[in-house]
Amino acid sequence: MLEIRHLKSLVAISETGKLAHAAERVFLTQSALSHQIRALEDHYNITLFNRSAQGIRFTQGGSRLLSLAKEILEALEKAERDLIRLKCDQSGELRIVLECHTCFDWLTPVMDVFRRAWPEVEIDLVAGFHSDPWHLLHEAKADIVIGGMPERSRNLSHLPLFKFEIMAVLPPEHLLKNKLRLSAEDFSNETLITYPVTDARIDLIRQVLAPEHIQYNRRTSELTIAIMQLVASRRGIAALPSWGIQSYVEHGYVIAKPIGRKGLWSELHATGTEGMMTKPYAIDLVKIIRDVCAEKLIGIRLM
Amino acid sequence: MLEIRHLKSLVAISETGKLAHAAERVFLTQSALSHQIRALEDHYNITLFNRSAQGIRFTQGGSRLLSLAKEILEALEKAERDLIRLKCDQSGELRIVLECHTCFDWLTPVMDVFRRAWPEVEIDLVAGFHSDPWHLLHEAKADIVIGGMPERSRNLSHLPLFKFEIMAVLPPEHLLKNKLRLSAEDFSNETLITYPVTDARIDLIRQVLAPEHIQYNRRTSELTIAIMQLVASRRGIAALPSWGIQSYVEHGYVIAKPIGRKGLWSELHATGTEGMMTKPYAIDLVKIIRDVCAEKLIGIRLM
DNA sequence: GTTAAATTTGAATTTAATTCATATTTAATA
DNA sequence: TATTAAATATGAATTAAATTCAAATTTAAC
Repeated sequence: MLEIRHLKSLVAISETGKLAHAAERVFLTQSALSHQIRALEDHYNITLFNRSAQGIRFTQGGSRLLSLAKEILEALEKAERDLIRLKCDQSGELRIVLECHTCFDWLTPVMDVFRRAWPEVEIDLVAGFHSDPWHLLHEAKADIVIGGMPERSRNLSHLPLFKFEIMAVLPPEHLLKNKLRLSAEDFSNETLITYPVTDARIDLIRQVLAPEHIQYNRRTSELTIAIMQLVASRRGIAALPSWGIQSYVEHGYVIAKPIGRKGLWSELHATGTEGMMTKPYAIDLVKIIRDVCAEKLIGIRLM
Repeated sequence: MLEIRHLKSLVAISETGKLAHAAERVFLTQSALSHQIRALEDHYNITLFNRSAQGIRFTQGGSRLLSLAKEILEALEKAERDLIRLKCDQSGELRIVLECHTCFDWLTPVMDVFRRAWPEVEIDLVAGFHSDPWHLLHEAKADIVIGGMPERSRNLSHLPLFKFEIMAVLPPEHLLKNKLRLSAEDFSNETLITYPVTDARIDLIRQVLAPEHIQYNRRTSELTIAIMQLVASRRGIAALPSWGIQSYVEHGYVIAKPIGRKGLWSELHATGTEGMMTKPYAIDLVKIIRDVCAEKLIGIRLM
């Protein structure tokens, strides 16, 4: 009666705390998930969750099943990796470029997991900041780019990673500190601190400021930590992924606000040549990224 | 894609070696199992089994999935026991009677597992040989009888355990030693050594000898080991469960032959009052018996 | 009170698994 | 070397189960 599918749902529910988000993560409707967990409760004749308008909380019984789920899914993934390796005893090379340096936050644990799963594959980071990292793929200087979607896809294959919210980052005593959310006008005549890329690659500009013809100054830096220091010392405001600024916010170094009515959301993809993105270890890297990030980064949504 | 149901099938296949028997064990048709494992192979794009007219053998990949299955199913059962105990923190008493002493062979490991799962339940064996053990249930001197079906069910509830083959046991140099299988006539004028119960409770007599009006002598003993000694010393022949005589046969002490065209098969049930057989720990005992026996006793068929 | 954000519900639908009936394969038998 | 028997495979039909759809509730917050 209990099936793996239920266990995957349980993990998704625990990681999102919301039935609707969990449903999206396991590619179901929210209704389907509701039916699913109700069926589980009926089967075991025990309450697994406490529902509320704020979301869903695990009971003792639910937690027991959740720990089972984690145990089982881990064993399952290990076995599936073994099967893949039985099929094709591949070694290889995997040179990764990051479009933005914020991604370093989660890439280190990802690489740890990957190295354990694919000891024969040489995984490396291509150093330096690249304004158009996808060029490196064609020049055969890199194998996978992790970033947004390139403006043009020149024979490249994209695997979706996750959506995340871009938040405005302000110094703690900024004039706007009491606003719940920022609108386009709030950026008027402000200094925007960004990575050194074109306007079109900055979601805040392309999706929010440009359509409203907002006037602003721009200043760039390659490193997240440098951007945070500029913001903290009142040189301007930035817009960064919610998971990249979390520790700075927690320490009161800066404050963060959602942008616009529903927040400003962006996407991350893994991009490589067709040939590269069909290799089992490349597919597995993507899977590992998704798994690790789903677990470690709060507020993201897997795609 | 892979589901618990597939894992249960894998274990059943490994324990029976035959698709058709495995199918019966997981309550499916042979066809369904064939489709199921083919779907697995297609999904992982790897051969999991080598099929032949003798049965089905696991490949390396299949074995990897099988070990996953064992790991996962064990974790699952542990979790389900925990859920049951969360619901009802029951303690209780469980006095077991065996209809025939052969069952001691597997009851000891069963009780070990049970004691670990239900430490608060006092499990005991009711000593002695009882010609009608089901009486003890009504006299409240026992809680569960493990044996065949009683002639009349007086308000008792039966949970099926497994089918097993009853084999003729002969001394190694018996006249019939070269026959592949024994027929009713082969018992003519032989001395039959049995447990001390009525003719109706001895399957060989009821199903084979009585219908053919075969003449035979009968001698009884309460203990399996005593019966084996009588057979070995040429005092007669016996008919015992295949799993009960295995070690004697392996040591060349006696020899065993199937009885009749398709072999003589019997069934084992767990019987108790309705009230007892609905208690979670009684249901779990039955489950443990089935699991342990399926794993340890070769040649049985779960019901 | 009204809205908004969550979950629930039940019927309709879709999808997936299972059966049925038969074919195929292979080893042992005669 | 045909024949039988004992296994698994196959494909269409069927059945069962899960999922969606379209509301309906529920509950907290404004």
